[in-house]
Amino acid sequence: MTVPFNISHWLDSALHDAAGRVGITDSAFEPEIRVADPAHGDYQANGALAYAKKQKQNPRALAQQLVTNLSPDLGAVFDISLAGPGFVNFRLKPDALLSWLGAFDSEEHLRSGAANARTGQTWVVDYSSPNTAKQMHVGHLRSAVIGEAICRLLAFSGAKVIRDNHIGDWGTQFGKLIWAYRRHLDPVKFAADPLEEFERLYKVGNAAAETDPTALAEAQQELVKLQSGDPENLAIWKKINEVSLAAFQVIYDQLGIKFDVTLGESFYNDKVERVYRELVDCGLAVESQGALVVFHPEHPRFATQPFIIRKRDGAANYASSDLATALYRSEHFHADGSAYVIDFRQGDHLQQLFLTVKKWFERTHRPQPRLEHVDFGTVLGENNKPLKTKSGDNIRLKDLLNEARERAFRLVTERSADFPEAERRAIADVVGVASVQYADLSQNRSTDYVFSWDKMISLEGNTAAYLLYAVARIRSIFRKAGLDPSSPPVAQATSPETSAELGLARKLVQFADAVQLATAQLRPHFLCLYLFELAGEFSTFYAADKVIVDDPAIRARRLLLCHRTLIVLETGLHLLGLRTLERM
RNA sequence: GCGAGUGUAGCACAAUGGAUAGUGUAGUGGCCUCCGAAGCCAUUGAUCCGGGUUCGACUCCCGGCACUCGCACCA
Repeated sequence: MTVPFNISHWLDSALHDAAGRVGITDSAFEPEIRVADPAHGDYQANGALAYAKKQKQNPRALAQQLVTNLSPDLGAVFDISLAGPGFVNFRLKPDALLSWLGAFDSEEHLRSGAANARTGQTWVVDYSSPNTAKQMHVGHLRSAVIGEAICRLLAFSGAKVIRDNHIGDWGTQFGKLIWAYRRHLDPVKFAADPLEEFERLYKVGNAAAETDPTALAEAQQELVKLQSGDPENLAIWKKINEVSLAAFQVIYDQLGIKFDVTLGESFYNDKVERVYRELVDCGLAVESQGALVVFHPEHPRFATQPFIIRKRDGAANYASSDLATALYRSEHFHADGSAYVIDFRQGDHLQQLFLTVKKWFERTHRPQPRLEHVDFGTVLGENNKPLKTKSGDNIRLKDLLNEARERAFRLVTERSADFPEAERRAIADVVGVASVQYADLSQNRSTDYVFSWDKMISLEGNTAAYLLYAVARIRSIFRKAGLDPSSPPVAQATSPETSAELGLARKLVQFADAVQLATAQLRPHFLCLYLFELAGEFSTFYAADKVIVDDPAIRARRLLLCHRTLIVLETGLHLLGLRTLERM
């Protein structure tokens, strides 16, 4: 008996075949394969209901016909039953579960089932994208964490992924910053923490420009000098960016992020003229109140709400550079698509951008890229307002991660006092950062969420620690039994029997569905939910059935379950961007 | 004003139009002589309001209410 990796896909085509045999040839029939409530089965096909309705047939009779016309090999794999008005339920037989578990024994094999619509395509993922001269703060967390998970999911399903950090390294703020740098630099502070000093200077420059017209004029002069290539100002600007990127990298290292390219606004500085020209030439851009703008007459709002692509003073803005970026990705990377992992508040801007690119590329006969706004909500404090420090400042990402690691260290020390301190530190670094990542990834990105130290680091419930703990327990079993988890002795394994074994085996088989759902919608929380449920099934199994027993067949089949749980959990956690542990 | 998003137990979150709306936390009651109790088992508790479509609605449509956000040159 062979059971394919992706059982939903298999059932989908089997139902289509059966439909063909009963004379349904139109595309209106859709099997609607779903992972089922365990009370009903492992998978269900709901499609008979909708189709029978359309054709004014009896749904239950149609479902029965489909079942009788299913390929006979399905009968060897599933217990198939009809229920209610026409649900078809499929429950995997224990032998089929064993066959699946036997076949898919490595991350590489798990990957084989992850193909989807984006397989083989090139995708640019635009994420993190902080402004230089400022520290990253909590507002930058989601883009970085979600963006990285999305990159990994896309790569896992066979897409070529280009990770692009579209930093804000050019703009009017540099006039004020350079102004302040020339007059108020504190060399001692600069030596201690250069980025911190730049951030202070930025505030000094801003405040001066607001209150002192002379300072404002001088700052504008500094900006003009920078833009016209003044060597001194260019050197200062370069220094600012170097310092900033070095500080960002410290954060990225902790989050497991490594960009392929860092192409910020300055990179597109000399590429916007062409955009203006093309957009004017193809009749999209018009002058309005002195600025160059794009209207979309067919759109209820954007008919009158302009997309400003060049300011009245002739300077570029983020719309200009975003347009130049879209062109560059198309021409240079030959990207089939771009995913913009950006705050939901920029929804209007991105809609206007996408509409403009669509028309622009249409009129210039370029291939149409798929542009997706992977939006996300705000991180709120417990007062349901955007998360801030007590003094009202943004919480720095650096401080947030340090705090997470500190809290994790206290907990590790409490639970595993006998571990050497260096190991407790190393464990806490993984647990602390993973907790932050998982807290973010485990909920639907589209909504705001409330940040709570206690819930995140409590290490109980649906947290990273629960998942890491399951991994550590499995590794511990192998360690105690003196076995190598990379080559478990499972040749004699028999089919799962106890309810805990069956529950765990069934959950393992559903990995393909979880990855598929998360990747199709670019929503990592579907994978988190699955991994949490898998870890739950494992914990139930662990409490109910002892693995290291004398009976060789029972022992082998339980080791098989442990090993497969281990590879699925680790593969899934790594897909989310988290690190895993031997023990904790 | 126009537009977008969100309203699910005390709190925080799930639910790709499907079957009895799931989970965590907090509460209550159990489980360590037994591979790690950061765990397991049991239990209390919810779809903003009013219509509609559907065999079936948290989900789709219409009308309210509440909150958040965006709307001419900051990104």
